[in-house]
Amino acid sequence: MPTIRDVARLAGVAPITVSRVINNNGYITEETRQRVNIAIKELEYMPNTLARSLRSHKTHMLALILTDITNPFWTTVARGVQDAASDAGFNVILCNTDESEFEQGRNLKAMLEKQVDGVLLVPAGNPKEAIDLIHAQDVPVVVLDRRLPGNLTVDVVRCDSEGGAFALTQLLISLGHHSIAILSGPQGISTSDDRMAGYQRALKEAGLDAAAVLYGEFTLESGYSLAQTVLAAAPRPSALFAGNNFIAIGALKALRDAALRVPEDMSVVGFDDLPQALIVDPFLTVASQPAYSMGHKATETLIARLSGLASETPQEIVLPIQIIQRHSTAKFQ
Amino acid sequence: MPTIRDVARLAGVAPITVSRVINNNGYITEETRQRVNIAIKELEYMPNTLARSLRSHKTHMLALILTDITNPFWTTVARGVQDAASDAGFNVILCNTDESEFEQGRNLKAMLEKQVDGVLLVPAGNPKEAIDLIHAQDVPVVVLDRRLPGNLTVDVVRCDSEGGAFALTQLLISLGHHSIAILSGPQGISTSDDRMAGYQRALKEAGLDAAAVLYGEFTLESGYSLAQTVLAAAPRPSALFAGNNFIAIGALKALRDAALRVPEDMSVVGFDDLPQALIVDPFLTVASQPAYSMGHKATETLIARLSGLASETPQEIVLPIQIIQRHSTAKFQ
DNA sequence: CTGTTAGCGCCTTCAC
DNA sequence: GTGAAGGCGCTAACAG
Repeated sequence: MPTIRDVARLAGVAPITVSRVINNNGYITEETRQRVNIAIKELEYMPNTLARSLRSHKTHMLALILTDITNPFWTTVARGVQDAASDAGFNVILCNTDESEFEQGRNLKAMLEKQVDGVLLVPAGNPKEAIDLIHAQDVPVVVLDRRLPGNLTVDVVRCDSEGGAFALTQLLISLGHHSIAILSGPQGISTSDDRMAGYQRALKEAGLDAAAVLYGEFTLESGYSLAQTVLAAAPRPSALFAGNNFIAIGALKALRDAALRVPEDMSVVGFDDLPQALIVDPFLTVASQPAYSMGHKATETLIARLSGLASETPQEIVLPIQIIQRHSTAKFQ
Repeated sequence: MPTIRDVARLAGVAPITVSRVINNNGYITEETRQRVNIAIKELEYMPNTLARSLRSHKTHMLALILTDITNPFWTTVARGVQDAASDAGFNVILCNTDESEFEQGRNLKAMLEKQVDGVLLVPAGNPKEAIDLIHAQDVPVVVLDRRLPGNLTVDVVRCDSEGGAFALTQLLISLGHHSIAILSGPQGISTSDDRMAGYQRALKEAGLDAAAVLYGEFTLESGYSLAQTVLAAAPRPSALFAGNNFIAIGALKALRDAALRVPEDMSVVGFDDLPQALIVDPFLTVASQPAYSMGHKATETLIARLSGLASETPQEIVLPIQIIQRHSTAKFQ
């Protein structure tokens, strides 16, 4: 592999001059620039980013640490991140934590050792330790999707889960449902907690009680078994609120297997829409989160902070959620 | 940020000794190891991977260059790659090309400058130039999903598109369909071409002619408009072969909008299954590719080559495709 | 078992 | 406008 010195020798200049041509900084005569560029072509020279980064303390790499790229919600977020990063000349290293605090720590450590310029973090478990670790290395972080407990010490870009859940529950109530069960994600994850809070607030405002409050995981299996639990109870609620897309699909499978029709026998609403490219007949009434925008915005925020363009105090950006009424909900008879 | 020298000073040893402790190589007295480890904890020392890589010529980073992470097929492949990489202590940088040769070149160049240890490439357009570029840098590549023209100079891990398409078409024929149209992806992409070939071979063996052969993109929109074209023709075929998952969904939407029932009025088969976690009632008869295995296997192959464990001559690994018969196909009346 | 020397490839700093 | 010196943090190669 030719180095900057080989180019310099061939062009008859000093290595630093080649460096200046490559990075397009400092004053260079058009003529020397030409000569250097010719030498670069000649040798098929490629700069070694490692050496550059070691010296310049900038890697142009961002870490994206999320729970599971297999969930289309996160896929879409990741695409937003990628596009924003790419536009600004950054590359993205992706890590899956599968909601494991251990994996999060392991990945984070690896990313910091790789000297990433910034971290986009969807915190698994208690994020305190993770964020402290990142801060100790003076690396900017933006937290994605989830609220942080206590005082804000980092930028957060998330969606209005509480408001979305409130509106979604209100929709069910406005359709005449008085007995609404919630199949929630895990307690302690802010999106779960916020959706629960929005659900509770809507019920309270309407003077209703929760028909059933069940906690599980953000998975298909969990949705299936939570729904089964609800269906086993008597009296059966008339509507189901699913805490995310996988729970919703699991619940729908349970309903199908129990030979219950949606929405005739049970109305169902979910959180997170599925990409239109995957669904022939969109059916589920959902609170749709702007996943792509969230990833894109978070990345822009992070890059702004890297460039020193951001305000000193951390920002919390909360994106609105859209209710999309489809055919999984009907008036209660 | 403390460096290896700070740790060495505190522990009263030479930097190289610290290095040996960190990397767990060479002989070290348990006692010095202890002292070094205490110093590391004390200073919250983190090795700088850039410097290490610059010296050792290993980055433990792989590039995954694919078309679009938003397609669940690629998402699943990516997860397979991630898991295999993670198990072997590698990180993955993900790049989307959107089938653009230009983007592919740009990303590839960036990845090589970053000194990735290996490249997993889903080639967009003509891969010759891309592969030459990678080879020029002496970086191992594994090509994913797509056949390469001409002599094999790199490892390839892909699925048996031709065989899958053959079996899928045979299934339609065995159901009595004699007029089968194909909505293909772009010409020149081997997966497209192979599926077309399998389709043609099955027809030929049965002494049938293709009802309609249409080329488009691997997108929802393309599937929709190709299907519309087919439906406008008279006589209408009795079955549709969709070149990938997005084309299939687009076609199904077109059929729905034309008020045609599947499978009563038209049988439909597709390539690529959708993850079960996304679908309540799997409906489409498909040729299902082992996406996760493909990503996993390709990564293992790449890492084996990095470690010098692989055979000298490039391998082509072809994974079998499974036909899953569901409810989008019916006997021709 | 531990240390010394040198250098990976580049860019920061300062000189001219 | 260009160059020389030095060092970013680490480890390969060689001693002892």
